Amino acid sequence: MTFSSAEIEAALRRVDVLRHATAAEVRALARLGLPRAVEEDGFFFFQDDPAEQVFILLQGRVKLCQITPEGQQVNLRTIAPYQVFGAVGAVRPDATYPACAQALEESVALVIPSADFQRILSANPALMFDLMTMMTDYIREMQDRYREMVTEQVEQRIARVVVRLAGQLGRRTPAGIELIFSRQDLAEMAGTTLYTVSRVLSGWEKRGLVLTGRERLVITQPHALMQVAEGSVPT
Amino acid sequence: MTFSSAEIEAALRRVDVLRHATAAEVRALARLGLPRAVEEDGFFFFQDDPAEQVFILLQGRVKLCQITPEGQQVNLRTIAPYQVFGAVGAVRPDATYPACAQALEESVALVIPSADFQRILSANPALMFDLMTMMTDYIREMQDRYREMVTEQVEQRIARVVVRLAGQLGRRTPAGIELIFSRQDLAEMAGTTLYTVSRVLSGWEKRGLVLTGRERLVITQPHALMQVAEGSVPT
DNA sequence: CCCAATCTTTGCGATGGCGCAAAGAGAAAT
DNA sequence: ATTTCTCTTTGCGCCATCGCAAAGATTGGG
Repeated sequence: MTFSSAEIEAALRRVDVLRHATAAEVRALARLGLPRAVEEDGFFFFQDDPAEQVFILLQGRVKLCQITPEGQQVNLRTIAPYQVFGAVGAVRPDATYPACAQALEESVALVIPSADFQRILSANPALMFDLMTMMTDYIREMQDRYREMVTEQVEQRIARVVVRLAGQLGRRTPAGIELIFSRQDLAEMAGTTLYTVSRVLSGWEKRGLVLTGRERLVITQPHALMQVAEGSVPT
Repeated sequence: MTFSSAEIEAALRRVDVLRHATAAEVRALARLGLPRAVEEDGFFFFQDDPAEQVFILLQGRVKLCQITPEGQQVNLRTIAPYQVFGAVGAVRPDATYPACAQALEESVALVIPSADFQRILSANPALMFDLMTMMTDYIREMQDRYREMVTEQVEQRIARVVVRLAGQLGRRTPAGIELIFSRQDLAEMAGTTLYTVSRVLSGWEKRGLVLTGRERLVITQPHALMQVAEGSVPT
């Protein structure tokens, strides 16, 4: 799939971080950016690469993850269309990416040179505040997830992951909210193993909270699942 | 202890986030800020309070922590003198603090109204970049700690906490690097229990890596401890 | 100087979650 | 339609860590 400059501009207007960007700034970004397509499991960038570009997802789903020296993978965040990622380069020219960005499905992102993005930022304080708002939101999310990891049991953590994903990426269907993720993906997000995720989902299915399938999960009782996420349901 | 305005200005010059602040800006901040002293275990602010002020620690040690509904405490970060905390208010006027700030010992912080801080920020893009740098550094640290929490065993996590603290707050003594923290404090930072911390420290003491005491830890073999933190030592 | 309060240590039993292994199920390719 | 590949399920044994309980150590106050 290719994108015309009109389509790119339209997409940029849906980006939260650019809420206060002027028409001229949006046009400039659209002109400076280059769409890049990446197939499933491909990477936009790797951890510790020099952060020379800022990315705005136009299409698809991308996960930000870290890989430990032992090869274990930890998911930090899932990016949906119209979200900015890899923005660290816009802040410090010499920075490296703290995580890698891997496509969960065929995806397209607008790639903007960090220096250009930084120049546009510098000229408009409102944009910088928007970017800082994004950062503080993310800090808050990371802190919450850290606390959850420390204090909560696996079932609750998996429930939180599922509820969070449902809000961001869920597709409404007659049967409920559908999510397309493998057990492995969910495990990496909840900080557990695919075995445990499988067991927990089986339990939920028996209790009628969800329907499961290969790389698929349909939440039929969202409210009940949220109670599990909040810990108000004895396991 | 009280602070003269000359002392406050001198302190502000040592603040990383204000590296690019002009003399006039430093003076303005010193004038707008009010030092507030808090005794041990007292709070500068609580989680979910409206973030009406930005804090700069002048003296002491402060922990940022979250408290779960069940009363369990999780430490997110320890603040050393000349560090900014509670800065979220400067970004969004309507924000609330995502954590509480509790003094680990008698501490003094300069308290600056968020709106004033924000006004000074807006006028100087270089300052905003410094603040964003602080945020991206913190995001990186949180991500690392999250990954460690997910993938590493307790002993390794405790070692990381101790090594990190040694760098930030350690005092050099003839015997080694001294840290003043209770087992409970360390447990909250490593995401474990005081019992486990106690057992691990005893083990290290037997191996000659550290000396322990009541609310005290002296690292006699920093290099060996760093190896434990890196996982290169079989437990 | 002693007592009370606080912090630390350690034995012991309990258990939540891990991870192998092998079988089952679904999707895609030939 | 059959094969092949990938993803999922589940039984089973294991063990790292938890958390109580009780004793020991250290500090500060009166």
